[in-house]
Amino acid sequence: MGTQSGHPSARQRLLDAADELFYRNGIANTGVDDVLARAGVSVATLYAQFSSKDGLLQASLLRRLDTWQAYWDEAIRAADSDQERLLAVFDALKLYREGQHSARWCAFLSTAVEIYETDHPAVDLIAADTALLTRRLCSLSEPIAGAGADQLAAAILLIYNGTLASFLRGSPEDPIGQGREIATLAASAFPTRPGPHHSSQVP
Amino acid sequence: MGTQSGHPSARQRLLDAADELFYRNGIANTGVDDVLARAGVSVATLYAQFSSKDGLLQASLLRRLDTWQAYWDEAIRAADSDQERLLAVFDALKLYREGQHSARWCAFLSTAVEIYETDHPAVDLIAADTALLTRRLCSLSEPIAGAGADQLAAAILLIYNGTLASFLRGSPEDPIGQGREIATLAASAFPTRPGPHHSSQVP
DNA sequence: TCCTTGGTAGAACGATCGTTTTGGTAGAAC
DNA sequence: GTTCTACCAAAACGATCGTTCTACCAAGGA
Repeated sequence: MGTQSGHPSARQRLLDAADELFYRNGIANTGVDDVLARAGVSVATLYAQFSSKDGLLQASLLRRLDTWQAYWDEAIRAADSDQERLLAVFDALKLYREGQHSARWCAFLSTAVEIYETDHPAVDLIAADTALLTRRLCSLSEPIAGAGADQLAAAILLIYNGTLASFLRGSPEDPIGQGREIATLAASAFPTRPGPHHSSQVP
Repeated sequence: MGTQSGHPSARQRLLDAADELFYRNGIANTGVDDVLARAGVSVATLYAQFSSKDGLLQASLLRRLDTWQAYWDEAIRAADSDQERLLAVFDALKLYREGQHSARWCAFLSTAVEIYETDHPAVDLIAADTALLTRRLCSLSEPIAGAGADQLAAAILLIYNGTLASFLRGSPEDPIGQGREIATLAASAFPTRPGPHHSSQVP
């Protein structure tokens, strides 16, 4: 299974092309031929790797979820206080966008716009992204807000959603810096919980 | 020109149907036939009223912009302090959604997802919505934050975007109440500007 | 050498899309 | 009574969509 060849495999290029086109121009507006042209891959290869266009979308979202989680892991690890760990979600977003990853705003929310109340497998991945956010933010809020952790996590999630949507709107400027500032304000509104409770493990 | 007949005209029903389908299931995923079926209108009538599907979308967004502005006007009028007037954008959103207006999250941001870097006339309406928000929030922030009005307005806009995107994500719960609380916190972080400067006119 | 793997090019499929056209109907205006 | 307006039903248009199929090619391992 030597998939790490000199240049990216057809599968990788298909995922890259899907990443770039689906979440920038819309999924329904992106034809299979557009993906093929950008990836430089033939039709038969696409349907050999993925069973359908929806399968490609599903694989693309799955890869993005993994990648995003890894970035978030790293940002949490780099933080050096409870508050910094909670705010690390904004640092992770910054690093993610600085990477080569094409991201207009958010792949999952973008997909959620086009797929709604269907049995599409992508809805599970959107839910998984939201579950990851909720679970981690609650866990990271606990050392700060204690019993009010759920409330603080909800506030951070809304601000995080606002950062993403601000990229989509194009306003205000610097949504990450702006969001991080507001999140800092929200975190400081909760009573600081002192104590040696230092959960270093990533939730 | 007796358009105010007993039951809504075909044009109104087309706009209502477009409102309900475009921003819930996506524009590209909504066929013209779907709109026609829901409106109970024939194809010929649609193309007599609007030149194309894009024309219908344009008209729908224009109506939404007007309606939304009227709701916001009313909410600002009902507020009785500078801070309440700034936060009235959340009250307006609450009233708008409580009305019969179908709204999954935001028609303009939803359209922005599907239409990007094109010469589609809808992009101007999306920009108009953002311009309205920016202009008003800056104006309403001025009595509170003075020279820092632009900063406060940017924060409120990000939180407002977060409220909308939270509806799309389905989390956190009660995005309007949550957003309003965070916005209150952001407003109180600015030095209160006392003084008789009471601009009662809507910007 | 043979055969599998992973790929390409290109035509063709049925379905669906936005749009146009044809022909007809009910009611108000003059 | 005729004309005009607003509307409907249904067929048809070319284009594009996602998907499948046929045929061929190059490299690697046994």
